[in-house]
Amino acid sequence: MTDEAVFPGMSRPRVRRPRRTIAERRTQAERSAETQRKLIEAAITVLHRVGYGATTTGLIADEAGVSRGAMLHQYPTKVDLMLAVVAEVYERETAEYRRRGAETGSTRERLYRFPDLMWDLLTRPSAMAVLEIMMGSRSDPELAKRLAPLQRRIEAASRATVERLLKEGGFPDLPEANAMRRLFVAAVRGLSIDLMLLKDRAELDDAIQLLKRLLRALSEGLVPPAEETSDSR
Amino acid sequence: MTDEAVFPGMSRPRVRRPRRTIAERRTQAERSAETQRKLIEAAITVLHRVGYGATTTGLIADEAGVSRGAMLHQYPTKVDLMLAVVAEVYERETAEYRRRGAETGSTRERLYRFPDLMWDLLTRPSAMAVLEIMMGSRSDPELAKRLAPLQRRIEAASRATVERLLKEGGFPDLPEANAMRRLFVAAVRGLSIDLMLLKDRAELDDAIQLLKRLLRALSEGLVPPAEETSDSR
DNA sequence: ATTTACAAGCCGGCTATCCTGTATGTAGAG
DNA sequence: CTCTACATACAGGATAGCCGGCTTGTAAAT
Repeated sequence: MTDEAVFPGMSRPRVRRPRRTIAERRTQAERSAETQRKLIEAAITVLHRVGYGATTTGLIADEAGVSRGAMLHQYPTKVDLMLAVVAEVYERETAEYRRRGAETGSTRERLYRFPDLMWDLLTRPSAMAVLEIMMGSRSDPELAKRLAPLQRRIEAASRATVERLLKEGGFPDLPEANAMRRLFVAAVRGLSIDLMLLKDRAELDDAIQLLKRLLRALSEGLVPPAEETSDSR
Repeated sequence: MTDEAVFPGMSRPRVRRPRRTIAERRTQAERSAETQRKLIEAAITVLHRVGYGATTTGLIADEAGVSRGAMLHQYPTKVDLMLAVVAEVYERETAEYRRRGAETGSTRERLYRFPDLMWDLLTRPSAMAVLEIMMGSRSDPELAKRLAPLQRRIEAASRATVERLLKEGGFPDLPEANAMRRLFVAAVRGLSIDLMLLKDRAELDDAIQLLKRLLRALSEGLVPPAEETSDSR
């Protein structure tokens, strides 16, 4: 009987356990990546399901099938995990935009597919998760502070993509290009919120179709400019 | 931890008791109404500022300058208060719609003012508060259950208003009337979220102007129907 | 190549804090 | 005097982050 029994943890002589050789050995980097991947996926799922406020670290860990300890090792705080989610989703969406944007057809055709593309991307749980995080940043100063630069980068990238799309296509350099982008993203986002709340996709698809028609008419110069400034607000 | 400068009102100073004025005697109905009014107003403010998840009964009571006991007396549970907020906002918005909808001009002119009207209404803290409550209902079964009927009534009223507006105006009975309503409400809601997050109103006003132009073009038949069903998704 | 020292991943209990709703007491209206 | 509006203390429950200890990977020393 050593002193260890009486004063646990007092003097630990660094006991080495015989290591068991398991068939499948993974490198530490692999293990970390796997855990992180599972956690980010779970975070997206939970954020989409219950919203930011009700998203607890415990829920995420359970959803991921990962112990709380493991999670806390990879992401010391909740904010760290949330930022990782935003960064990861941004990566994925950027890749998808590139892939499908440069896919086929003329610039005009690609422009016309824009609403569909956005609809596809923004209705995904990952997009809703990011929206939830942004809304949630209102109540968490730390999250807001660290999210801001990321948010700016995403916004700038989005703007650049649309401007390039329009410029390359030789469209009449719409001075309203930016307003258009904002409006269309807002519309699709609003519809995706409806989708999340109402779960009735059919009716919303009609709205997307209408949005496509509006985009086409706008890019073809069929929409006359504003008239008098009749008290815009 | 909390940054009071950036997020005012986040850390509440715990003690705030209203002065009792003896001189002025009010009836009990008046006292109740006053307390309820203050609480609903405070709830809207807090919901708008920090979102549903971070909205606690304590924050609301402090914001209202009312003791927690008084609040619990008027609204026994948080859900009760949330529902009162939704009902109250619905009342107000309905009144405003009626007032300004039936204001002046032809049906066409009133239709053209529709985006401005929605923009005015939906950017208010009260509208964001209701949105927050609806989003929050995902994580609170009790709230969801009791909110559902109210939600249906609001949706039906909104639909009826637009349909009446179009019908009275003798517009070509657009089969897309409902899609249009959905799309426009979604667009304005998306923009109002942007406004809440970015706080840059100018750029968003451009988007609203564009939305008005699109509505006008659509109602004047300048927007051609969809062409081939080129893989709508 | 084996051993050995250490770092990285991981586990689950613990605590301080906060939040909601209840219980109980007090003042004012009717 | 009775009931309503209000105030305060408290209980029960949940959550975020911490910590001691254990397991597995990695690489330097032998």
